[in-house]
This record gives sequence, structure tokens and C-alpha cells, in this order.
Amino acid sequence: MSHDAATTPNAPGSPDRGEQVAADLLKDDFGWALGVILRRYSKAVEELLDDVPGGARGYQVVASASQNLAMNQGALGAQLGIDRTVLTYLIDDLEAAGLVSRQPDPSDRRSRRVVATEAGQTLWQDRRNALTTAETEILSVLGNEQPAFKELLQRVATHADRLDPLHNACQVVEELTEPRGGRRRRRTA
Amino acid sequence: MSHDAATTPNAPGSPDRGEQVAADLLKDDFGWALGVILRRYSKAVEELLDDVPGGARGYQVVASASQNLAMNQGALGAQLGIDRTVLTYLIDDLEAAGLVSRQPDPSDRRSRRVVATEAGQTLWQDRRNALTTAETEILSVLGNEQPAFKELLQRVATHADRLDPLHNACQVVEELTEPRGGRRRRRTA
DNA sequence: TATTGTTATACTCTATAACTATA
DNA sequence: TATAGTTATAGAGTATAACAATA
Repeated sequence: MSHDAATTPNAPGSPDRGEQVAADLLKDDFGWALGVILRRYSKAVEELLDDVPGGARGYQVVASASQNLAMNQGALGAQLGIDRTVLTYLIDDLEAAGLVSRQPDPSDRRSRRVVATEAGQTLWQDRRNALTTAETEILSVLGNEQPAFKELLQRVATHADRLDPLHNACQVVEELTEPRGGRRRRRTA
Repeated sequence: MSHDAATTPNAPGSPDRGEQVAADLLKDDFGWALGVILRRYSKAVEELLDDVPGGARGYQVVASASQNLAMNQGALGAQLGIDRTVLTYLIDDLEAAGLVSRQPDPSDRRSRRVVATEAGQTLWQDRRNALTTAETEILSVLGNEQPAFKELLQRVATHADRLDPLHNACQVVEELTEPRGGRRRRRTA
């Protein structure tokens, strides 16, 4: 997905150095700000989670498996917004790394419950603190306004999530675009 | 339809408590909040900009071309974080749509300056308001705290951008991630 | 030799569908 | 027939390299 900075009120008065002007204008943009922050955070996260198979997404699976009692793959995918076909490979890798394991569901032999191994739970607990630290570093500029910002952010996110519940970021949106129109991205074939 | 939202419970009659617990935990997450907001905003933007070639990114090019005087493609790509090889195709489409045009640089015949046509400038001005409206809708929950939030957001973003200036979001793995596979090779010719 | 822009190719994701084994 | 999970294939998007025209 492409992020969308771009729009900004412009003062077309003195066009000095176009590059600098545009750069400043971009920084007033809402989408630009969101994108920068998310990218910065994502980068820190990916670095912290580089060694876990599947990166941040793999960690999410381990985290969910650590917190909950044996969700099956369907429930896991629904919660994390991961397609089941992708989840298969992801769990394959996590299982090979010894972080989770698939266990048969006695009540439904089609289903497989994903549980975290001890190594998985250890990893989850270890990385949680590191992730919180990364978050704090990004927000450090805010000083004592940090809690206020986080509160506002959560408020906006919860609101936005109610309007459009989908739990994976940075993924193309075409899902809920209403099956009526069939607006597909057209590419000059 | 690839994946469903997490709000869909399991089968009626079997209330899976773990799912709900994990969902609540996720909502305390910083990255989750950022992702939700950005995705929601991106979706609105993509819908508003669906008819412009290249979507939001194409619009960014038109917007830059409208605001500045004739940047060449290299400068454009650097500013927007678009690779020059991608930018070529993008401008091709925008030019075919009559929104921008490539003009020769008299001082350097290798370079081409990208300028917005009248149609491009009109499009830029028309969509700006719509985008602002979309932003306002997302932030509407905040009421009169909206300006405060935006101020904090800009502060964090500017700080993050200083640490890591790269102007495209949702594009994981840039250069510093890791020498996985092939790293940039030194020129030897 | 370096740089601007173009083109061609390979690789990474993701989506779509088909398949199995259960229910 | 429907569902949980798996596997295979195709597509979009991007990166990488090579190229031509200039500097």
C-alpha cells in the first residue's frame, strides 16, 4: 500500500526553492505524519523482531498463542487479519523454530489449536518490554504530554476501528470496497 | 473476500472468551492504533483518488507538480520517496491522462521537468478539500481536542522524521534493514 | 566517468482457487 | 453440503541491473 501524504494548504506567495517549500508543506499533512510515525515504529519493531520467523506478524501469532488458550488457525487469522493461506506457512515456520505447536482439537479433528511452547512464551515476555521501550523512544519528544497523546490516539483508533474493523495495517484495502461497483485498479495492459 | 474482520464471533453458542481477551489486549497496542488510523485514512484517500492513475501516489505527483515549478523526476522521486524506475511508469500514466507533462530542461538536456497541466492543477485543488474532509471525519471523535491531537501528532512525526527521513510509508524494508539476500553492490565497471 | 531517465528481469507478497479430511 | 487446513498458481508491486543520452 502506498501511503498518502500530499495535501497541504499552500501559500502560493513566494515560490523560492520549490523543493524546500514542498517538503515543508508535506509536513503539515495528516497522512504524512501518520505514515512517518508508523514507518519509524515499524522499522524499530522489525529490527527487534528480525530473528523471529515472519517478523512482526510472526510475533503477533506467538503473542496471541501465549495469551490465549489454544485458538485454532481460523480464529487466529480472523483476529490478526492474516489470511489462512498465509497463516499456514507462517505457523509452519514458527513451529519449525520451536515457538508454537499445532495440537489436535479433540472435539473437531479438522481443527488445529495453536499453542505457544515454553520458548515461545519466553520470547513473548522478553520482547514485550523491548517493544514498549521503542514506543517510548518515539514519543519521547512529547515529554509529559505523552500519556495524553496516547489517550487521544487510542480514542481515534477505536473510533476508526468501529467504522472499519480490519486488524492488519499496511495492507491493501480492497476488501470492503463494496461488491457492487467492482472498482479494480486498472493498469494499462 | 479473503479475510473477515475480527468482530465476527465464532459459531453462535460457543463463546470463545480468549478471542475477546486478546482483542482487548491488542487495542492497547501503539502499533495497532497507528495502523488502524492510517489504514482507515488510506482507504478514504484511495477511494477519493481512485480515478487518478497511480491512486494516492499519482495524486502526490500531481500535487507536487502543481505546487512547485518544474522539478525534474529525480527531485520528485527523492521528495516523495518514489523510486525513479517506478516514477517513470507513473508519470507515463499521468501524462497519458493529461494531468502532467514532461518538459525539457534547457539547462540540462538529460533532465525532464514535470509540470502540472491545467487539468492537473484543477484536480489538485478539487481534491484537497475532499481529503481534508476525510481527515476531519476520522478525527471527529476528538471534538475540540482535535487541534491538540494534530499538534502532538505533528510533533512526534517531525521528530521521527529527523531520525529517519524517508518519505514513503507502508514500505517495509528499505536499505538499513538487513543484508538479506543481495545487498547493494559496489560498482566495478 | 557520473548522472538522468528508460527498459527489462527477478523476486516478494498477496490473492484466488483447488484439494484433503473431516463434519 | 459446509468447514479447517493445506497446497499450487497467478498477479501486483517492488527492487535490481543494464542501457542510452547527456554532462
